[in-house]
Amino acid sequence: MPGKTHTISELAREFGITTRTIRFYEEKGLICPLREGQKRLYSNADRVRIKLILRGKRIGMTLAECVDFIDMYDPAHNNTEQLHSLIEDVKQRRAQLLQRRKDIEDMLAGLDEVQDLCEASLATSRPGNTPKKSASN
Amino acid sequence: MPGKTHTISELAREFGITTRTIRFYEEKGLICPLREGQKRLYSNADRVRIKLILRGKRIGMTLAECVDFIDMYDPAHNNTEQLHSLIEDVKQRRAQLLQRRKDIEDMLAGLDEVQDLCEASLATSRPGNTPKKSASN
DNA sequence: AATAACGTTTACGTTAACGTAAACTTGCGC
DNA sequence: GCGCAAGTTTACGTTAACGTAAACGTTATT
Repeated sequence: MPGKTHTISELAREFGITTRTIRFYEEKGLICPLREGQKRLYSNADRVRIKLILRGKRIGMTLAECVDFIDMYDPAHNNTEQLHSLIEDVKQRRAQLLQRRKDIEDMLAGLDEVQDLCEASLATSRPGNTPKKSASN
Repeated sequence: MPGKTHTISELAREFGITTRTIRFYEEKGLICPLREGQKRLYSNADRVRIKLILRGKRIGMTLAECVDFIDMYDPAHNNTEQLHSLIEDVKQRRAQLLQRRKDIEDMLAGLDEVQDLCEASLATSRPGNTPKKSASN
């Protein structure tokens, strides 16, 4: 099992992005696929990195932030000092993520309210249906 | 109580953004403060809108998306058809938000792992401290 | 051998979301 | 009345993240 590789258009299709985008990520150093002659060969590791990049983007990270985040996973952290700074880093990122999660929770709550209002409004406007609060005025 | 108003620099300070940014949002139709002569006077409603915009941005929404989202709150929705389409809209946005929340959960879990690894690594490298797994090699 | 389907590089274009600078007005504290 | 801080408009600049197009190589299929 040499590890299956993928072509650029395979990955593009899988993730719903363009090949240009994938090459752009390479240009920026986010991924570095092997070559077979000219052609790029993407390993599963490359595939995962792209997945992580897209995940980061969905929640509003820049590509640079995505790299930083992903790089925390691979253990190029040797000495104690680096480890401590990494832990600090983790701490900060966690705080950011928690904030964003709260943002999302709040927005979800907002959506619930809107939906309730909508449904209530539909109920009152539908004749033969008496809503909880009297539909006066 | 005519409702307290704020100057542009007050709001800029409060939210940690520039006055340029606030004017830019106005240019884009995101807010429309009153005027006292030339000067802009921001109501509390304006303030809240800015807050919502920034919240949206934190989780990776574009300004256009932010407007759409915020506009769902104010009830300019009269007829049944509009209400139904709004509900559909809410549905879609909720799905998006749930995806993003999952993204965040996953990333938080990742951070936990990284931190654990860091601390474990620090523990093994600290003499006089016997970690769970023997520090052979 | 021609065409199509994929890949490549190079390079200029585009959009969003502001930054930055210049030139001007307006109220206020001395 | 003078300066200064805070406001204004207008306009050009910038960065990130790609889009788009041209021009070309490589299989493989007809």
